[in-house]
Amino acid sequence: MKSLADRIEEYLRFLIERSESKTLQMQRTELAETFGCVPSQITYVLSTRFTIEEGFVTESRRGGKGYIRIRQIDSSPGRISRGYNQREALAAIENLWKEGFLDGGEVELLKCLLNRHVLGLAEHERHLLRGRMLRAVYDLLGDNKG
Amino acid sequence: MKSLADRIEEYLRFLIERSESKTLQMQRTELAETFGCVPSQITYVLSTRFTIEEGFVTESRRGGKGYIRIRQIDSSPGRISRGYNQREALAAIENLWKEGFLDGGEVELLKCLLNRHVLGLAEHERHLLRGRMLRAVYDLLGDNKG
DNA sequence: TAGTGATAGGTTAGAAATAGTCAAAAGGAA
DNA sequence: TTCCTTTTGACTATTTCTAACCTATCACTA
Repeated sequence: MKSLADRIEEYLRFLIERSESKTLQMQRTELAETFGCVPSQITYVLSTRFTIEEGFVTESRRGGKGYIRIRQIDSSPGRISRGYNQREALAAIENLWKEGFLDGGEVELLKCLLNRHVLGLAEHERHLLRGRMLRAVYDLLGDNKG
Repeated sequence: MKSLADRIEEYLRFLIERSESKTLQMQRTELAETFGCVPSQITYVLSTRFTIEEGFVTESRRGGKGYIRIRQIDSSPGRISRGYNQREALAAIENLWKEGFLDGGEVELLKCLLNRHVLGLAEHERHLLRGRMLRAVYDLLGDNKG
């Protein structure tokens, strides 16, 4: 049995998916009435399900003609990196290990995940994916330090 | 003489086996009532019988409409598995951590690599990729044990 | 322009509904 | 006995949902 929040999320995701611009704008009160709940329930769903981590940005305006708007953000980074082949990726990982940013277990893990058979895909896509993965690792290590 | 835990395990395995998706979702309290035991007994069965070594991944949610979910992971390489969404993948990782197969650093690493924005791709492809990545992790952990 | 009322959405606290944790008691096999 | 597994229950954590109150914006009028 799905919770009300789950059903509202499902409904909104459907509408966004269907829309050309991956954007949805509506009135909070109206939506609440559709689901027979209190308006703050909508706020709750937005704040727990349509977060930046989930890939959504929400905006709103109060007062007459007020609205809530949900936008699914494009996750493609603007910048194009040229990607990494397996050998280059492993070398990068080795380096991080030598410099003490990764321990043995983490290196093992990364090596196996960056493997061409695990990643699959066509060569070019796979190289780009490795680039995104390595960037995420660098970002993670950077966060932990800062 | 079978213990209660054994009987609960048997029952759950039967239901999972019977289900198309090899997945079972139910409420802990309800199941406990079915067997006339305390809810924590269910937790006990899950943590001792439906482990990753046994080929299962469990997830749960507390609160209203909460649930426990058990998924039998597909171990046959030939067959196409349905993949993992981000939430499922993170739950699987959490489990590996709880069971001591991964340490904190490795979990952080995996969490960031399994993120939808890092993986990119179209949804279906991304889910399948997570499946391959998780399988590689399981294989790696299995090798280390064996 | 300033003021005012209507019409939105925002915030927060707390109750209710679940599941998780942990340690002690109970059982059972060697 | 001794050691390991099972079972229980009290306590904790999380999630959902509502209700009451707070704030921003608009439309209109003086």
